[in-house]
Amino acid sequence: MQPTQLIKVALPIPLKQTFDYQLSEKELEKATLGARVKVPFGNRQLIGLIVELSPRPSIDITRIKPIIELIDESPVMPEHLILLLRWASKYYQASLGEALFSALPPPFRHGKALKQEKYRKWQLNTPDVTAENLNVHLSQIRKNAEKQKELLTTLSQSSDGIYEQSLRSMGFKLQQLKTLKQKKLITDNNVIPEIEAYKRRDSDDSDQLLLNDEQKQAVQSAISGEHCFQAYLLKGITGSGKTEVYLEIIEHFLVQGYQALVLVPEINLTPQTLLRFQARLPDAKLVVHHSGMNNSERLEAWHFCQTHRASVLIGTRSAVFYPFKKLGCIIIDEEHDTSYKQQDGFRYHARDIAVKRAKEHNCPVILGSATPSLESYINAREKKYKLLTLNERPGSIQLPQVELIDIQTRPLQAGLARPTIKSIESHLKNGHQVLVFLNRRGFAPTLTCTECGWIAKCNHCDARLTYHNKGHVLRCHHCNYQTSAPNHCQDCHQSTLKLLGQGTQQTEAFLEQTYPDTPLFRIDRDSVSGKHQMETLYHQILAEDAALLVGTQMLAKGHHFPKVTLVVVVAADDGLFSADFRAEEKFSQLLIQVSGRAGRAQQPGQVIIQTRHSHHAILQAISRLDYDHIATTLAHERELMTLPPFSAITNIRGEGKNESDTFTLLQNIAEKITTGLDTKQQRLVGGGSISGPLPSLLPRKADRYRFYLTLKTPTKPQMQKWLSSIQTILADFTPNPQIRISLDIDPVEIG
DNA sequence: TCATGTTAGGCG
DNA sequence: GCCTAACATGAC
Ligand SMILES: [Zn+2]
Ligand SMILES: [Zn+2]
Repeated sequence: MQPTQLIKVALPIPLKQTFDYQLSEKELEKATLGARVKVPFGNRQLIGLIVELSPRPSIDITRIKPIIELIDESPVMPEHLILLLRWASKYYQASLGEALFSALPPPFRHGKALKQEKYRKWQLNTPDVTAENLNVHLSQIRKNAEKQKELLTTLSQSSDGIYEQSLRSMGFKLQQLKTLKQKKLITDNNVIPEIEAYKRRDSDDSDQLLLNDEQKQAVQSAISGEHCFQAYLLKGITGSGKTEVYLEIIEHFLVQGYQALVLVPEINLTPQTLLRFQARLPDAKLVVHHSGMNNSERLEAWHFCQTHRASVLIGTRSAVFYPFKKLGCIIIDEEHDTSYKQQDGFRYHARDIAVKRAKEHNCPVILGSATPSLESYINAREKKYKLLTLNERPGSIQLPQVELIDIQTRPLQAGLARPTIKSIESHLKNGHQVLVFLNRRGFAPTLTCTECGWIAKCNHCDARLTYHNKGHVLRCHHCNYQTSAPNHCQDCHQSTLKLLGQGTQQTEAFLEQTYPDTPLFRIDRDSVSGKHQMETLYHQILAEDAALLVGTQMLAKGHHFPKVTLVVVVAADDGLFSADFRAEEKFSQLLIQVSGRAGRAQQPGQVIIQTRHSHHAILQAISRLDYDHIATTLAHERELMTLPPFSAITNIRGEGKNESDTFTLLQNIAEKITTGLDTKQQRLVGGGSISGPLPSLLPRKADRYRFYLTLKTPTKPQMQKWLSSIQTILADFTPNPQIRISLDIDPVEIG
């Protein structure tokens, strides 16, 4: 047996290793890296991906089985992506196969063949059939087969054939094509379309003029290093025109025949965003990737990028693993957004992957935010990233004026202070819109007993049940537990039940009552579920003048409402104090972002933040919209406590049905890791430390108890060394299959 | 003795 | 992850 007939295959199972298989002579000719194979594995059959050709066998050659089938003759994933995912799976301690298959569009996981019909082109069977002798052949067709004649005539008018898709959209049927093929009048073949060269718009000069000096400078800087790697942090307050900078940079690369990858948080991927991109780049083929897409849409988007039929991809987290033929630049909008970190399975951080990817492609990567993550902030400070700053708001638009209103002592009416109400009133009177943010709890009221203090809790989680008007039910949003709401207290059996968190309900009712003629829109997940509903609502709001918009802070992130001049944050303090060391950073980012919603148009905006801690340094800085101060202060604190980005951490999570078993298992793991940390290793990992086990933020979820250990090293490379040395310890540690152990490298959330 | 439950190891 | 061989337990 020739060693050249072997391949290494990655399989979609949680094992880090790859497996060897052999190919037949015939398969060997067609096999390529990144093609799928169906293989025998134990007593089942799996779809795998070829990740190495003619490798050195890693087991005795006689034990290597032949594959069952070679599915693809051309790769479904290019080599550079395989390499990127190989690196990522190693960094995040995940299985290569699982990482590869989670990046691929779902239909590829099931061995579905590549659909080539999309690119099937039909033409006259030249030289036998030509436009000149067409009449001879037409007369051979049955008299009543008008469609066939029409089809033949249509094809004769095209010099290089017509795609089957176009023919079908003209009303021709597959059967007609087949009949003509049988008569040897026409032929078909697969032709991947040529890329159409991108044409710069005629008005390109005027676009440059529309940019202010800062923007021009940012663009210039980002494209100066053209085809070498450089990360840029584009720091610009809301409304400073980051998007224009992105678009200008993208166009620069499109003109040169390159593709661009744009990552956005799910919530920001709205039709308005897409329209804006398409309007600025009218000749560019733009494709989208998000979680709401179906299989065929995903497949098509993947294909378009892989074949360079699309030049711009705008997508959420997983778009970072799309294939590109000629990637010119990567943009990450709202780079601080924690939704870039995958929270289960293959726990990668799309922002970090994007930077790595840019390095591999020798291209620039632009991280944009009004409120950068401390990680990127420090990278810029240490000159690892180039800092590009936008301070001005173009068109002399003023910054919103932010006011803190202390509600610790002030009398409140339905949660609103007097001055707040006055402001709302005056903005409405001027025909402007007011955005009122309530905290999450207000939209998830809990049932409680006023007599004994009993609170309706989930039987399966350490969480309160939330009341839903629809169906009069209590629901847990950590598991799928649901029960009809009781009329009596489960503890003292009195009928003294009340909905807590109703303060916000009161706020809404109060606003409705006080301004009966002003339309009030409620924007929350209960009343606005699908993306489509949100769009309808958005356009309704655009059509109104004075209006009240009531919603959670999160939901306001995506859309920009141009008529809003006042933003009210009813109870800001939620999330300021938490066990999570990133709480303050996230809190500031959210509030500053939310403040940016006020008055982007002609009107200067006003922001009112109601708080019980108006003297807190962070809130003071927020009121000055001084994120630099916050970032500097927080960075200093993190440095003192050697927390990221001044160290690297990894969480080892454990979850199991038995509380003490789960705890003990983690304790044993910690012990074993500590014993393994001899002096030699200590030096290797720069004095790594381990702490815990601690209960997770949600200690019990769906009847499983959750704890975590935290590993800490001074740097990420040291963490990588440590992790690879303890992975054997971890692998051996499965004395209890009821307890699941998982690793979270560079976590952004605890629990 | 059979029948069922539990666990470590291999899968190429 | 899942399958199975090997071993353990237990009822008759
Ligand atoms: Zn629950
Ligand atoms: Zn009670």
